[in-house]
Amino acid sequence: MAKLQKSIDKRNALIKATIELVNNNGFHATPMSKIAKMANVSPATIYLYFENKQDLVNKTYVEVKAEYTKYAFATYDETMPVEAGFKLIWNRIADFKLKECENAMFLAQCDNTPMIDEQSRQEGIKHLQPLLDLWERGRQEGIIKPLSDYLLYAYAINPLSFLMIIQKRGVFTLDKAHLEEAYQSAWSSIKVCQ
Amino acid sequence: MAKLQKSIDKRNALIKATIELVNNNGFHATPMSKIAKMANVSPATIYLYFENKQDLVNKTYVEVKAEYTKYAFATYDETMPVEAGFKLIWNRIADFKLKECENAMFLAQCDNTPMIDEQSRQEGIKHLQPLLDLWERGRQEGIIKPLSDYLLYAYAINPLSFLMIIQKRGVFTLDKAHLEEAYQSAWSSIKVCQ
DNA sequence: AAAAAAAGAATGAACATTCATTTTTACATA
DNA sequence: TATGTAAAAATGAATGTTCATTCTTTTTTT
Repeated sequence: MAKLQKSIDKRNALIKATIELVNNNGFHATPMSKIAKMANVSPATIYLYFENKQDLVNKTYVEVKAEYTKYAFATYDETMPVEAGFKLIWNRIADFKLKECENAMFLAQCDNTPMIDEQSRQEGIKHLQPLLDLWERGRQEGIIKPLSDYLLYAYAINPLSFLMIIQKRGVFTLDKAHLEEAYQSAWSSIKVCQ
Repeated sequence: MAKLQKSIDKRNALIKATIELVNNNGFHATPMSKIAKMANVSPATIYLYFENKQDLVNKTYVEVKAEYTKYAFATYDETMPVEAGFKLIWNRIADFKLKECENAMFLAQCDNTPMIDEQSRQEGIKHLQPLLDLWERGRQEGIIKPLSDYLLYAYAINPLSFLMIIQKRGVFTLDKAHLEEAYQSAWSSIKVCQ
């Protein structure tokens, strides 16, 4: 137990260091040596936990993505009405992006670059199913516009990533008041007007 | 004249190669030697046109961004009604992202990573002013929701970047029919409901 | 005391950049 | 128009560094 515990701590430290360094410097400017230093570990130790640099980044991505979706759906259950369910999930996602800003930034960077292997990318998408199911239900009930999942995601969810990134750059603050407005925009863009 | 012409061709070839290689492999996996090869040029020649790799990427970003905004506003004039103006600009942006997909992908990658110097990023933002002015007019006329420019951009424009990226990955096609739907979502999310 | 984990130094490859040389251009002169 | 030549442009090879990864040794665990 103690031994395993210790290993997991090191592994977590490595993943955390990877996220922080890649966020601030980009993949191309984060050498393994820096990751090791930040995690208080020898460079050689990284290779006890990960095959190589690419594997480290892939695994980091998949794990952070899993955390993200777990958080997003934690309080949702599929018997909720569509609008309430969407609002709940949307706000959980917004919460995550605000509170776990580093993690969310890392995901955004991975999602917009060829940093990650295609396979890991696919892996990361899987966890999103509950949201897609909710949308399907919403379309069937005539509450949500009959758009493809991609369009719905583009207009309802993805804008949060943009807002988080520019917030991180310091020109804009995404506070609670903004969030309510943002939610209204998100919902307006996908709901059926009555 | 002939001499200058030749130089500009080389420079353009270098910028084009940079875009293509960074799009496909990411900054971290595009060595100067590959850029040179793709541009049919010696590695040393790059340094006649750009200070170093970072300068090459910065300049590429700023130039592509300028092209993008030039295209976006080419047929717009500020006497148009707000809604028509927005629709026009939105469609020009969509056009650009479809037709100049490589360029748009490159911008998206730069906008979501620390690849680019902050200074070049600022430089790139400047050109967006006509859209911000249009929004201000729209807010004053009570046509556009009283949201900050950042929120408006997040919901009305940025989703196109997301759609373009996943289209490039081959799971989704952003055709003319989708575009009309996307425009409706964009407009719904920022217009004042009457 | 054997096995596992970790460390730091070593290795070799890849790379950005520079250097020494060659090629091309622009243009003056015949 | 042809030719010589100085400047500019371009090149391929060389340089020195950085970095991912591996090797050997040490430390920790059981």
